Amino acid sequence: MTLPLFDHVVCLIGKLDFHLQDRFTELLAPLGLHPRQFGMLSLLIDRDGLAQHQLAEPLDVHRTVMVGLVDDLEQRGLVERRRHPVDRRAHAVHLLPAGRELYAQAEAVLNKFEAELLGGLAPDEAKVFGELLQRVSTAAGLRDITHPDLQTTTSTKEL
Amino acid sequence: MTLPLFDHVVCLIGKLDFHLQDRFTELLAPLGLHPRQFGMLSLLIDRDGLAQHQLAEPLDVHRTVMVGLVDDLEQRGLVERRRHPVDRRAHAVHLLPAGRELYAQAEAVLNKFEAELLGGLAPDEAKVFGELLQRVSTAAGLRDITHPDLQTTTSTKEL
DNA sequence: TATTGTTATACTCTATAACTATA
DNA sequence: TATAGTTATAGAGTATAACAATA
Repeated sequence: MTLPLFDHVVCLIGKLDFHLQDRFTELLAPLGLHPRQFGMLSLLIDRDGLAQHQLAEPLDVHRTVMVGLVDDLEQRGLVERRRHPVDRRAHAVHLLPAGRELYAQAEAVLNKFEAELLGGLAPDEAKVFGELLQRVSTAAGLRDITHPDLQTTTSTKEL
Repeated sequence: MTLPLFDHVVCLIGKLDFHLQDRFTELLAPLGLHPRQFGMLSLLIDRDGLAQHQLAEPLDVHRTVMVGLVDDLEQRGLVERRRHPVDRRAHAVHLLPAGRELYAQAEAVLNKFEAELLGGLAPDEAKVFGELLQRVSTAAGLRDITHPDLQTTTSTKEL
């Protein structure tokens, strides 16, 4: 009794993602975080001091939007803008201790959410699911989802 | 070298869907269709004469938005509003021949797109991928993605 | 000449409320 | 009293252009 509409993987993913983002937004709200800000903190955890445009790109937001996202987190003492070591036009965004702490809380929330989501799958099925998603993402042209500065950079030029 | 951000299934699906919807929108544009209108035609192909609110729900749009979507397709001679057989408040939306024809074209475009997308997977992997997506969707509370009128209806009451 | 961050403006999209005709 | 469709209005979100500083 499945709707033919959802025989299409694209539609199925669309519907699922719509719901997931909705739910994720609700779960993050008590922490005062938007999903994009979670993504931002996550990027910084992995590589502190990225410039705003380096954060904007993987998050699929325009640089004009990034300004407000950073403003918000900075005013709350979660991140800090510092002088960029090699490009004086850019602002290096650095995590502050409160930011790391809040991220840990947010990630715990997300982990619990994902555990529920994948709870119906056997452990190896969940693993396969993740791997297939990765492979399809690559096939879709999502550049292997690697660091911006690991893609084209040769040395410290873009860092 | 994967970003930790995308170790999270929710983020991975979000990123993938963002790109997929973008691409799908581009592919449909030459046909003058928005993804939602494609979804609408798809629902009608399967069950002609649904009321506007029955189309709105599975497409995750508000009934005020549905008005414009139907208006557009009706003005182009793709669908038609008729009197609803059992509820005089409602409008039954019916496909016209041109609508069926355009849908066939759109579905061909989507099929090609999906073939490319899943081209890197072996046939059985693609099948598993679809099944896992379905199961996760169900776990996420997406009500098995069945027809609105097959969920709670007992007879012709809501038809 | 191009790019980073910033601001302001315009545009799109969506959510809300209100109305009518029905149920 | 509640619901289907419609409309109008307001709010959120986004895109565009322009600017100063720097590459």
